[in-house]
Amino acid sequence: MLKDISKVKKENISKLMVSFSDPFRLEIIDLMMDGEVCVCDIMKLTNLSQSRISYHIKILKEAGLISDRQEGRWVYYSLNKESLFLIKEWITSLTDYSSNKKRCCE
Amino acid sequence: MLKDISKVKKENISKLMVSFSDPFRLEIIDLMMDGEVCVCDIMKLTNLSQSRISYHIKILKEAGLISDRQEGRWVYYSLNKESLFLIKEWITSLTDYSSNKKRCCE
DNA sequence: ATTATACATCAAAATATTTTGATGTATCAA
DNA sequence: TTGATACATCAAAATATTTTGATGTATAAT
Repeated sequence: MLKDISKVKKENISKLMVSFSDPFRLEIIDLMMDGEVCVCDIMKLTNLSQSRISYHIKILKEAGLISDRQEGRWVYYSLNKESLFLIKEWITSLTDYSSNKKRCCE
Repeated sequence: MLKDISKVKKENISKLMVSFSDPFRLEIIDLMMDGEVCVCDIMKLTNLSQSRISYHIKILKEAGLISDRQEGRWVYYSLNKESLFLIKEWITSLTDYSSNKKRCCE
């Protein structure tokens, strides 16, 4: 149950879920599945403005979903596997626990 | 990849993720892991107002995350396993594809 | 040094979501 | 049939998120 997960972890989940709740962020995440991308890549591939992308990148980063690596003027972003596994674990706990339970306590 | 997933499915994912993006909805989902709950249960357990709960319930329902079953004056809500599996599948595709890929195309 | 590129950050505006309190509907009990 | 309960819905207000365009910073090429 979520109850068993520490407060910190629960907040992490919440932030990660917020990351996923915007269609443009989902697109950006999609692009990152092919490997590292820079903001300029995302600009080319999505037609979103630079600052708009930076804004969404920031949210993904603050949620811990992506990592960055600077190389000269470029910053390469990539998905953070640990976070993905954290979410997977959480979803798994949901699917495992909520097994056709009927009302229990009345 | 997300690219391989149909437009409809992608929109589903987006809506499901929005479901998860609010801390109160996460709480409600948490409660549903123990089995069916009615709005009155949620009221008792969370101190949220009735209309506030109804509002969040509506969002969860429209995302397809929960199902309802009326019994007299009560409406019992429960998590929808298929949706949970859909999310799980999606997250799995993320963790599977994003396997330490480095920059590929420049 | 100057200029261009890549990106971050900022404040204001636009937009979307959430909350509140009131009202509506259906069910049930007296 | 009256009143109470359980919940939905609504419009307005409160709040949060997103977008935009401008400006700032660091790196690098000329």
